[in-house]
Amino acid sequence: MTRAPKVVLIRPVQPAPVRATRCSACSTRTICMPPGLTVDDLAKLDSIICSTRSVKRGETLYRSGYAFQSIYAVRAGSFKTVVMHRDGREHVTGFQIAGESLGLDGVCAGHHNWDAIALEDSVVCIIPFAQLEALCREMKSMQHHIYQMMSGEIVRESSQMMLLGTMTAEQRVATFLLNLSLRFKARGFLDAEFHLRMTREEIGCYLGMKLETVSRMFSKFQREWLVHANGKTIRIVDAEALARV
Amino acid sequence: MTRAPKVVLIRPVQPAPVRATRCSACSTRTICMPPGLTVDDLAKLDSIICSTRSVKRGETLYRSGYAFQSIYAVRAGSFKTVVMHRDGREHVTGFQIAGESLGLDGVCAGHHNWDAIALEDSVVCIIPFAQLEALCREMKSMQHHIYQMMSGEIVRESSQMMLLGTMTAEQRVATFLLNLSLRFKARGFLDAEFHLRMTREEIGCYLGMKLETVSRMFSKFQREWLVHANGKTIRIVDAEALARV
DNA sequence: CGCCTGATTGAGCTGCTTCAACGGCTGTGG
DNA sequence: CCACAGCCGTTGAAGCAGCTCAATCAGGCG
Repeated sequence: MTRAPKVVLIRPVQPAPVRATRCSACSTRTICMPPGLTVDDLAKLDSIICSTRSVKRGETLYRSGYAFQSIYAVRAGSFKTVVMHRDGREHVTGFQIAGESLGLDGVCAGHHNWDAIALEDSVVCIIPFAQLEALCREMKSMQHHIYQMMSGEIVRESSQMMLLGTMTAEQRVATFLLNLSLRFKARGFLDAEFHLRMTREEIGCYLGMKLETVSRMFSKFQREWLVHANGKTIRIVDAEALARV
Repeated sequence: MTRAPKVVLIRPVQPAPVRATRCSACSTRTICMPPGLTVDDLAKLDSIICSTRSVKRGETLYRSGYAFQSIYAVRAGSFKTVVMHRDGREHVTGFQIAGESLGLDGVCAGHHNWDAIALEDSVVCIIPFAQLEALCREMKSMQHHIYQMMSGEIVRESSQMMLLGTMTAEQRVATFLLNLSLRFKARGFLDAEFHLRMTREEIGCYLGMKLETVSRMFSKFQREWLVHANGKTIRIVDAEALARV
């Protein structure tokens, strides 16, 4: 958990392997991009999103303080985003799975405010923000889509604030599992059984509780036949009851 | 605290008194709008922001479920934004003072997700979002400004998540007071002495604690000569010590 | 095989909540 | 003008949800 102290505020994005790709041929386009794009629109998209980047498990996609140039779409794998206070306090602000976006925290100040760390070997599409902005000025649907993405992030964060501010540990864990389940479902994965890529400690750090409490809640749900948890493999047995917790 | 249950999801924005105004002549323009606007830019702005609205203390500017049409800039007064869970749980997601924005939560789904309630008699500028989007397509500086505003909201919310997830009650209240102080200062008000427009209960609801705990922390800070609190009037006596809490 | 990380479970502690009482301020109506 | 109701804030006492500390175990990897 210890890391070199943050001293340099603005650093260039570290060099990384890139690889040609095409949005027009991407199967997760329907998730990242606005619907109803014309062939013309797709060509424009392809012209700005021309590279991907692989990030190995535990490595950072970007760190707080790095100069902001691009946003990212998770193409495969998953990430956590972590804010860090000067006193060393850490908080996980979110987990991102395939089809979700990363990096919007950087627009505001021109440098990133969080660390984004891969939970498993992952691949992201790199979307240069300046070029995306230019594209938005000529493509109304794309413009609106970006506003919606950012607003969606704001709304998601506000529900997380409500979770942190008003729910018991039991309710937080239940909400977390149901939310993950929904997101897996939306991306065509199984919603009743899935594999957690994060540790109990990371879950706790996201939900504002200690890892022991997370573990106890998992055990409790198991005793009550709501969830079957075997290490990182989770099977949701009774989603309705879980939602009523 | 009781309210009529929310049944209709999409309702038109309620009729409201409007009044002609001009961004070009507004003293808080430097806070709401990007810097370096030309006379031409200002004329364009004036053409879309042509009305204000007064909201009396306790009244809502908009409610969760209302159709989203505009964002708002607080011109005078202050607001709280409240998310409500189906089970009646309420959480204050933020307080907005003069020069700050409201309503970005609506872009995502086309209807608002929160209630925005005036803490005192207040006035907002109404900025029709569709027209703003159009303006952004031709004005690069404005486009970037809106992205920055939204990203800033995302970053702010993430610090609030960290606060809720990792800090003790004492640290939360200290952080809250220092944050308010900074915002007042940025707007040209006194930063060492100010008047809280919200009740202890609303503060508690924002900080994820009970009103009694908020009150106890105020008393504690007073005993320790960090803050002088007389009802809603707050004087910050030792800001450095408060930051070290 | 042995080491290390991550997960589980128990026992005791504590910070915040709950419940309750009370005092001050404000607005209202006689 | 005063009396009174209702809200807001403060403070105390007791309870409990989640934390801390600690021991144990399982799985992965060199």
